[in-house]
Amino acid sequence: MARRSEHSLEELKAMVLDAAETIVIEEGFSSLKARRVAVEIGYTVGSIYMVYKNMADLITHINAKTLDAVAAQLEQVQDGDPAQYIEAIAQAYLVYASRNFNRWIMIFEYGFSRNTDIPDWYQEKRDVVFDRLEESVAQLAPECAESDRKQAAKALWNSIHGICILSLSGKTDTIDLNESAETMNLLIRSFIHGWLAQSAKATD
Amino acid sequence: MARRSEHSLEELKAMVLDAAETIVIEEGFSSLKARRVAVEIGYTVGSIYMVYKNMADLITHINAKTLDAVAAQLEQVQDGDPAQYIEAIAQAYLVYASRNFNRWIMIFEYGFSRNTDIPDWYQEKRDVVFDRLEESVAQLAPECAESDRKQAAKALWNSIHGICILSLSGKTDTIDLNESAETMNLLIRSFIHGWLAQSAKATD
DNA sequence: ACCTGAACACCGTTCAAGT
DNA sequence: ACCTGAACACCGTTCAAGT
Repeated sequence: MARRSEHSLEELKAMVLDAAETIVIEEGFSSLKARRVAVEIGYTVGSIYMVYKNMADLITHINAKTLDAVAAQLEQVQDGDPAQYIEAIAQAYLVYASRNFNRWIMIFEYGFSRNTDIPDWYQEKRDVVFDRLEESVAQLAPECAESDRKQAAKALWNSIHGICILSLSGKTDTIDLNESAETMNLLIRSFIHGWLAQSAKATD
Repeated sequence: MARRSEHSLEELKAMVLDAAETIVIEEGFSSLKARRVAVEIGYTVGSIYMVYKNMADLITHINAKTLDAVAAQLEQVQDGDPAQYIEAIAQAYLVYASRNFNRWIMIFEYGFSRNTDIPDWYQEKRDVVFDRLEESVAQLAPECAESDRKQAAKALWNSIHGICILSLSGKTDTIDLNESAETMNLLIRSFIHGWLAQSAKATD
């Protein structure tokens, strides 16, 4: 045994990531185990630690791919009227989260209470989506000061996320995606309407 | 050994719950282990399974106490003008979550992807807070149909929760509670303003 | 240099055996 | 009847040893 060199380290790294991703997608985060990944790629446990520092490192890379997938999904949304664009972004996020629940929820299942080593390159991926939203908020209220605009975008994004996470994490058979989508639209329309009215009043 | 009877089973159950709660509060969910709880109360591991079915059962009971604590906190908010009351509820929730982060976040760290056996009595505790909010939304728009009101309350509560969870789960040293509180107020004021304006238009 | 596989220190859970 | 403690089946991680 040993010394097989059937695959380069880079290939091995990709194989580990792919196998791990598949396990998460099909069975959820709680089924992701080092030995299981090893079996799936035809190697032994130790090999995983040749290409990833530890399971936390592997998990971070899985989540990074998910963030990229989310960003890619949201970039397909047609630009246009900013209010409609924001609605479409939120709907696309909701649809992605519901169709890829196991991958998506893992981002939050893992990262919530750990403060340990969230790498910068990972944090930047999280910001990509937010930046797009902020641009649209800027188009919505061009007169608005940057700090106010940032705060509005934050309130909006966090709210969108809250609706996704609470709508989708109930009992699986109770989830009504149409209802969640309507709740999402109500939130966005009401918020934008109210925010524009209030910021207009403030600049009088 | 064995056969000590220093404590009744009920006492033991309370001791296990208290010890477990303390560990979670002081060190977080990831430090909660069966053997650790046993050491803390001066028993051996096996004893825990005399009073709780398994760790999941114990965790559910810890989370139930947290939900009660949240509800108790929110009940201290002074009733009055519905819009102000909703703002105050949200602020109280944010403050509780930030001051009791380890307990609070555990509710979501544990329960997100598991569909297994969420008992009814637990689900009811989750609804208590929401019902209070819905009442205030009803006072805000007495003419409004119940289904619309329910949806508005849902959009609002999920948004409030989204702001809490994303504001508080970043890097611990980066969290600015004042900023989060302002974001929360912006969300609530804008939403209520916009929602009332739109539902007024709809009933014309 | 690459990979193994056995070892280590942990987990949750069970249950025959003691008092 | 109450409680133990040893056992079991798992974890993640490491590393001397093989090729």
